[in-house]
Amino acid sequence: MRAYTCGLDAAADVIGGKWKPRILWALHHGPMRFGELRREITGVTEKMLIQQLRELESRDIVHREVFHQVPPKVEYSLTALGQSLNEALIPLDTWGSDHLTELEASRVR
Amino acid sequence: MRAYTCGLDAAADVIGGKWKPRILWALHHGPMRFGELRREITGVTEKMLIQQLRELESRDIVHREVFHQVPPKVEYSLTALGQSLNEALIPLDTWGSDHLTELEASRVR
DNA sequence: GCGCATACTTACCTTTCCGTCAGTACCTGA
DNA sequence: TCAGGTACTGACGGAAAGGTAAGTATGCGC
Repeated sequence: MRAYTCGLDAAADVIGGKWKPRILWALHHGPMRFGELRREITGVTEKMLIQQLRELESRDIVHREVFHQVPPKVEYSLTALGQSLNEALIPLDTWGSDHLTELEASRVR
Repeated sequence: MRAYTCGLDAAADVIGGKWKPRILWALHHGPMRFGELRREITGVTEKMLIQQLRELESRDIVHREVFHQVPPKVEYSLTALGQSLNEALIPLDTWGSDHLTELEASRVR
């Protein structure tokens, strides 16, 4: 296994995954419950959402807090590392928004 | 086909691909020939490099210029859009560099 | 005329990713 | 007692992404 060749490479590895950008974006406004995330991120299945959340958790990007209640309650939030990542993503989001039309146009599939 | 849900989503779609971040990074310093890129981006195969370059070209991120010589010469460079993308990627690269150790540690596979 | 360098192209195969769907466990209220 | 809400878990399969290896065209120098 090679080491990352640059910071961008490492960052891309962390946010790589179909739903990760949207998860990060959703958590920007504060902690959210699992069900809230599922409703917010339209199109995602429970399995995928959990899988991506677990990956982000193992990278110390999101924090998972279980409240032992009935019905169960689990909250997901950004860690300090996750927040710093989100800040670094702002310019990228801005870029995407600025060029949304062209990007939609050159899209494939 | 759904539209992008946010700018970040669109941007992730553009830079998504195993070698795209490294291509973008390599081109930051100016135009490069195909062979130069292949040597710079260690581990990439010719097929993958071409494929990813074509995708970036179709998105108007890189420009491809053919010099009709023998042996053939083809130069790849960033378009204006590509340069603005690269600027937006700088904070992300910085973030990755800043946390390289932790990211390497939590890496899988 | 032979090897070399350039920049590809193609067929084929493996691996990884993602989606569908069914099932688990717990307590609540009707 | 039975559906409903919560947060998961796991088997299975198809699609997409990526890798391997071989082949193409061109002209140069020897």
